[in-house]
This record gives sequence, structure tokens and C-alpha cells, in this order.
Amino acid sequence: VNQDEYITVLATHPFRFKEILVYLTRSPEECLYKVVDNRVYRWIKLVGENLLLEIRNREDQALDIYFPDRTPSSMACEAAVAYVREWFDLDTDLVPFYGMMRRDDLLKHLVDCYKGLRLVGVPDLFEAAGWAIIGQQINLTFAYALKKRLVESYGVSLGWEGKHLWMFPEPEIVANLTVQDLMKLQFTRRKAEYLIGVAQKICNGTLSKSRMLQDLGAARQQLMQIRGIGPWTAEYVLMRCLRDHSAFPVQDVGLHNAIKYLRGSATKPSIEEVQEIGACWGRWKAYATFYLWRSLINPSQGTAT
DNA sequence: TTCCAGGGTAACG
DNA sequence: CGTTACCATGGA
Repeated sequence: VNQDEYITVLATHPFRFKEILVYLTRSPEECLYKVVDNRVYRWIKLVGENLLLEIRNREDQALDIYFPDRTPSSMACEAAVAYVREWFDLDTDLVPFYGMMRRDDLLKHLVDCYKGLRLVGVPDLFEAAGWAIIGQQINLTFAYALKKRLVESYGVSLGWEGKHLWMFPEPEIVANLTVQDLMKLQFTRRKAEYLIGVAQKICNGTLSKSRMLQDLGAARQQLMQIRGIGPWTAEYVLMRCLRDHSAFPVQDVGLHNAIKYLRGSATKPSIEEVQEIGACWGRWKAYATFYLWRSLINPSQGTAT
């Protein structure tokens, strides 16, 4: 391909890129990708080089990937396609998920609102685990601020057409930081220790995405044994990085709030209630959770009126 | 001012 | 063992 050419990637039906864009643009503080005129820009790391992607909608059921930075090799093109398919979960058949939603008292109102929305992933393991650790216990505003400081302090910035975008720091860099380095960015001592610890495990090969993908049950066990990774963080990584659609972060406050709003309730559900509700979602717990997160962006939709 | 945030650990009793 | 304090800041 040359710079004016592109690759078309098909998605299973139904697919709505617009819904993905709503999720991608939920925070103006996001620093790892940019959305301009309904096009998504982000650098991805390949074997020996970085590649800028521009992702555009194409009719209803497909995306076009452009390469504004340079003409990639055919191998790089394949990697880009694989990345986009994984990032936006283009290959999942959502029909059975919608069947489940329509039978579910809580979710049935959301099917028509968000039809075609995919579970947006975080394909890079360190980015996924790091983001989860950063997000523990603090509000999303502060979480995005912490991530931005980390990225702009220890990540790499790459430019194009006068603009620039950051890449999440390499685990090799973070593994060699001190707790004090991260505390300067307003990480708590604990958060700093957790993040550095996970970076070290990824560096020395103890923690590997490809190995965890071979056995998701074993992956859950391994994640939970890591200091700083409890049940919520383990399920979060399974859900967004390892693409386990049955992963279920029961402790998630966002999930609790979404259930509260949809029920028109004054109080959040107990953990036991969330377990009970989630039991009806079968192998789609992660997808159901993601759709409920989506409902928090525009809380007016989906509620009984 | 107080309380809660997309939790988890360590120190209690 | 179950329970509690603590983190560290922003927003409601």
C-alpha cells in the first residue's frame, strides 16, 4: 500500500463504530489515542518499529485502516489489522449476547441503545494491568491524571503533522524506576510498588500474555497471586486484555452505579445482589459489564421513562 | 465539611 | 480467621 491506500477490516454483524467512538472519547484526558472527525489515531508498537494507525468507519460493517506516517511492510499491515480486530473485538458474534440481554430485566432496555457496540480492549498487557492498578480506589478523573503523568514522564512521544501522541511506557523502563519516582507523580507508595512489581514480572517473563491466553483459569490464579492484583484487577485484565468474555469484576463501583441507575434505586446493590444479577449473564458477564459502563456515559438512555 | 471514587494490603483483635 | 485503617486527590 502507499500513503493514500488503506486496508478494509470487516466486522461481524451488527457493528457500529459510532458506539465505540462514544466510549473512546469519554475522557478528554486520554493521551494514548486521539479521535478527530470520527477517526481514531494511535501509534502501535511492532517488532522493531512503531506505526501510526488512522482508523475510519466504512459504511456499517467495516473499518478502513490508513497509515498517515509511512508505508508499512506487508508484515506490519498484518499486525495492524490484527491489532484493530483485537482492540475493537471485531470477530465476536453478538447475536447470542443480544438474545441473553433481551431476556434480562436489567439489560433488555440497553440492546437497542447500544447495538453494535464492541467491548473495547486494551491489547497490551502492561498497559491493561497498569491502568487497572492506577484506577484502584480513585475517581476516573484522578486516574486519567495519574496515567497522563506516567505516560508523559516515562513513555515515548511520536509526532505527525505537527501533532503528537504518546505511547504507554515500556515495562523495562518502569521496572527500573524507584517508588519515589512514581510518588513524585502523586502515586501512593502502594500503587507505585504494585506498578513497578508488575513491570518487573512482565520484563523477566514471569507474567506473559501469550502464556496466560493458553489457560484463562490458570491466568486468573496467577494474576491473583501478584501483589497489588486482587479480584477486581484480575477480572479487569481478563476482560480487557485477555478477552475473557465471562470475566466479571463484581466489586466494580461503576457496575454498581449502573445497576443502581437502571433500577431507579436510591442505593447501590450489595455484592451478593450483583453476583445474583450477573449469574443470569452466563458467558457474557464481561460484555454485560461493558454495556453497563457505557450506560454511565449517557445515564438518561435506557432508563424507564 | 464530609464522603466517595472502576481496591488492595497490612495491621490489628 | 474477620474487621479496620490507610492511601492521596478531585468532585459532589
